[in-house]
Amino acid sequence: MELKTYFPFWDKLSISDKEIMESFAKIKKVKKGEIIHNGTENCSDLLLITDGQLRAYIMSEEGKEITLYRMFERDMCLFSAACIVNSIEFDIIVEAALDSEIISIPAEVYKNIMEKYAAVALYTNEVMAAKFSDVMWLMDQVVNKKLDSRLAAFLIEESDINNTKELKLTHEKIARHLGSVREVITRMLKYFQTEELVKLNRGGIEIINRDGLEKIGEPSIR
Amino acid sequence: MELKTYFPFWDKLSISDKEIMESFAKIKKVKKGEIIHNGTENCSDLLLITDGQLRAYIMSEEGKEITLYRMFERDMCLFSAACIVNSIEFDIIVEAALDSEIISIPAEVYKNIMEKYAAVALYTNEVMAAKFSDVMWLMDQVVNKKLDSRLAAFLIEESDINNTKELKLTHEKIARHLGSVREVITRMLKYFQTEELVKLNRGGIEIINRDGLEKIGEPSIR
DNA sequence: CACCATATGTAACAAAGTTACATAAAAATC
DNA sequence: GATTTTTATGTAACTTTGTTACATATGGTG
Repeated sequence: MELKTYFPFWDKLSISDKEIMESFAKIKKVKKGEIIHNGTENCSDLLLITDGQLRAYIMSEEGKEITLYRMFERDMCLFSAACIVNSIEFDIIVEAALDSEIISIPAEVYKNIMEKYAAVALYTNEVMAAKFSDVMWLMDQVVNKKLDSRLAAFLIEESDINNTKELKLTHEKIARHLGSVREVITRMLKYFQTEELVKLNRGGIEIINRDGLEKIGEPSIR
Repeated sequence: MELKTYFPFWDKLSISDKEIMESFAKIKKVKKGEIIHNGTENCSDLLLITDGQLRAYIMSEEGKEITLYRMFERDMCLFSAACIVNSIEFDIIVEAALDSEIISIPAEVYKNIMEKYAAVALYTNEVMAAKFSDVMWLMDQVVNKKLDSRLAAFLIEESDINNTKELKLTHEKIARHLGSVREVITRMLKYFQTEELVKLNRGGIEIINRDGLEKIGEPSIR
């Protein structure tokens, strides 16, 4: 388990602190769909993603979701261990978007190290700021963009991530990503189909005209 | 200028670092409406609010705004000096919501200290996490709440902050806070008026039935 | 093949944003 | 003080998105 490849501050730790980190770090395998952290739980571990993909999202009282950001290989999942930083008072849910492999480190262990080394606190800072950045991007999208452009952008993103034009996604799942509802996504995808941008199948969407989607997804000023 | 009352880590700094901070810290007075930091600028100073109120918001290409959070006495404005933390790639605008007095410290000075002391990095962490928390609350509001309840909650908040039932706010300003548009706010306030929750005057809103607004603003499950 | 869970389709209506003006009150200017 | 200008508010028609309430379709399983 190569912790040093995940932690840029690794070289600054003392031998004993390295040993502590290594002794507490555990490799876990999680199945697609598994909930890794549920906001209401007090505090879980700090996670390093070695393979797969995690999705962080929030859920309303009525069960409506919106994806905040996704985490891929080499990323650090900070808010599964929100207790590392106080003054956080919101519930983020983290699930495995694919079968994934992660390294988990008890929050307390990481916290102790962080309180000892400025470099570790600074790195934690950077990770948090990056997530903040993602959420701010989302805020701009939600407040200022129309749903058709968000949907088009999402389809393209999904296509790029999985390197395929045949997306295995239900309308329901897309709605959950975008903070919308199934009926609206169905309606909009139908429209995309009449425009020959996509072809719809049960449980899947085929991108036919990527350029057309990009035009909708990245409008200069509409 | 009592920096130590603003920085919980003050006692941990060396004498010389304290002197550096104090020598670079400057008191500034800013007028209501003044833009203190515009996202596009590279990096300004770190700010401590000694009196008044600052507002952080984002603006779309078309000029539509939404307030992210507000900062009051004793608060620290981190993102006016976003360069302190790398990996931030979004533009926050900070303006004085009231005539205010602030202490400004050059970002570079603070950054140097932060890189030296874990306690300073941790505190910066806490401040950022608190802002993140605010933005996450807003995200939930924007995605999951109806505008009438957000408007009602905003009127109450505003009333509490200024300790008056006579709010000096135009429909336009309210819309900018909530990320909506003037026409919609006008429409909704008119409705509130027919329900005898508020009384509308040019440039002002008088809260008549606070309990009624609270009922709209804090619905259990709608 | 029948049954069932999941996925999709659709229509009518409600909520919020957009466009495009009209009107009204205050402030500035003459 | 009357006139012009600026700022604030009012409103209607229309679009987009969300809600409610079903209907229909598809693929897997016994």
